[in-house]
Amino acid sequence: MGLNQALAAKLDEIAKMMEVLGEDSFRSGANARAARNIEALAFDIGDIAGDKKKLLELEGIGPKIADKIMEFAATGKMKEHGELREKVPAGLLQMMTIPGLGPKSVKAIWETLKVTDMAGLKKAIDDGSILTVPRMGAKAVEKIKLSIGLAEQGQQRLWIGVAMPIADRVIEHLKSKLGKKIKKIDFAGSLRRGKESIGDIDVLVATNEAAATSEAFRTMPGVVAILVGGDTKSSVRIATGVDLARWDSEGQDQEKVGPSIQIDLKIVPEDSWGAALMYFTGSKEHNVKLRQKALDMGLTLNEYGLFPDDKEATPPHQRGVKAVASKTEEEIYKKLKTTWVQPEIREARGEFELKETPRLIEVEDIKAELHAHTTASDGSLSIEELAAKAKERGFHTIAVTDHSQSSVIANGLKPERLLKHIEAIRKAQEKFIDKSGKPTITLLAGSEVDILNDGTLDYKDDLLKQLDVVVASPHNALSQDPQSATKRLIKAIKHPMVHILGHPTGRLINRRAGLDPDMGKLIAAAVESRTALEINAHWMRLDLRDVHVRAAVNAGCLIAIDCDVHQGEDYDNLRYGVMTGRRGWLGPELCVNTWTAKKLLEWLKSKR
DNA sequence: GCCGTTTTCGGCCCGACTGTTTTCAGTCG
Repeated sequence: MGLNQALAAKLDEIAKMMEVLGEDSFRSGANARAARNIEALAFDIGDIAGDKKKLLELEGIGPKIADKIMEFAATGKMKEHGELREKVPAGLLQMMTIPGLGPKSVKAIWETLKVTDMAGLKKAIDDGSILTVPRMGAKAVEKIKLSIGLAEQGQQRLWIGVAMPIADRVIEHLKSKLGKKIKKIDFAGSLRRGKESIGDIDVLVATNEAAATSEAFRTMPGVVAILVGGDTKSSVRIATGVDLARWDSEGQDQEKVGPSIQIDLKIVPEDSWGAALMYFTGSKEHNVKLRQKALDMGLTLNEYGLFPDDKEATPPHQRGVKAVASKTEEEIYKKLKTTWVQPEIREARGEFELKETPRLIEVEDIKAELHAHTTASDGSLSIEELAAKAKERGFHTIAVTDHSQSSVIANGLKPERLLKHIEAIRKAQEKFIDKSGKPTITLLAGSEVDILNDGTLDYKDDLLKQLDVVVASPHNALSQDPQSATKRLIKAIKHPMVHILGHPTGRLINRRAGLDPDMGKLIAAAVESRTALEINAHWMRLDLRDVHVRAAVNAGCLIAIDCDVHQGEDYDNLRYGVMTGRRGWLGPELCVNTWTAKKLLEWLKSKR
């Protein structure tokens, strides 16, 4: 674990322990905010941990927290954390992760029953003693029990590539059930912001038929539990493993299998669509800043619209107060004298300083796939099938980059096989020529070459030279220390034959942390040698991750967005790679996959 | 504990839903 993460974890625990102790929520909030900001930094905070002035320049870091950072960087310890730990048993923090159990309830259980961990909590539920805790009744206990059960099934945030198709299908289901009764429908939340993992799915509906919509939602096939069932808000858990393709066929048994994910449905009047979409898209931090802006202007913002702030206790929309703006996001941002920005960058990380909406990369900008495998190594498509699929997508270029010899499990190619493969790719090109003799799509002969532990490549230079494109990727020794990893990857980046650093850290989301190199140094090396860093679009990788893309973009580093195609459907993952790029404020210029065939080829040849 | 084109002190986002309550506290997003 790098220093940033370790520091963020400590500060976050301080915040949580303060919450349990019932201390000032603004103080705990400040620690939590600092933790979040530090975790999102793209550079090693250790580089400036000796310089208090620089620390104070960071958002959300004041004198007190700066001192804690300096202390931790220098000694590996944080006195305040230790002192709080003396007072607050660690098990209480774990209890707080249970949905429905907040700091107040945990404190009450702790003080009343002396329960300090999950085992004690379960025991108190089983023997009924939990009912003696103030404000703890049978229904509340039942909910806690359900939540613990889900937690033990290994509930975690879901990959965006799993959540997105479910959201798409829920929306299709509601549309098919309700037809014209639905005026507008979309998903919001972290899914709309394109985050790499999704805690729950938010679906927003504008309709006058709230009751029928709620009913259709709560009775969807695959629903395993109804958590909330109000007039305008419902929450259910839905099985992810259900065969959603069969939803519309009547009379079939719907298996309720796989892990479940929570879906929230929010029903709003059509006039409030823009306000509601903003509100439920978040992020929370972005919304807080927007509301502060509203207050500064004598206005108040909620999910129903932007209203004059008359300081009345009852919400304005319930008193028939007319909104200043509410129908579209754009008009609300405009009234707040703020630039409308895309959902992916609404993280309160500098977007409010933008004078105009940035041009972020879009799926339609991508014209080339530069990382793809065939049956020669571990793919399921032939060279021709791969190229045909790329052509269908309107791409002008497809690079065939099968694995190199060290990737034995992936059937990597020995030099002699690679030479034959290059020939086969040249030959396949002949099938993609139009009547005037021009290629209908350009096939590039390449390789995804292993970066060995010490940073050397898996083929000799004279062989690499024969390839049109070289993607160098780390596949093993993915737990080596940060210093070695940095050295190893920089060596590959600087290699004169390498075009792209493939999935730079080798992480798998929710599965494996991967390498933890000094990203700032990698980016600097990549800028200098005009090597592109890859955003691997597979939803289990999304590597580079968003905050590193942001740092790379700031430095003017080239970026490649590639699907790492192994089978035909993998091209569909492009949307996740693009969203990750957008989260890093990536425009089309720096992304090599958006370039014209001519410009792309010139860049590739410049390394030959 | 941070922050400031109205403040260096006094603020700090807003509403729905639920459950346990006789008017509201806790949690969530």
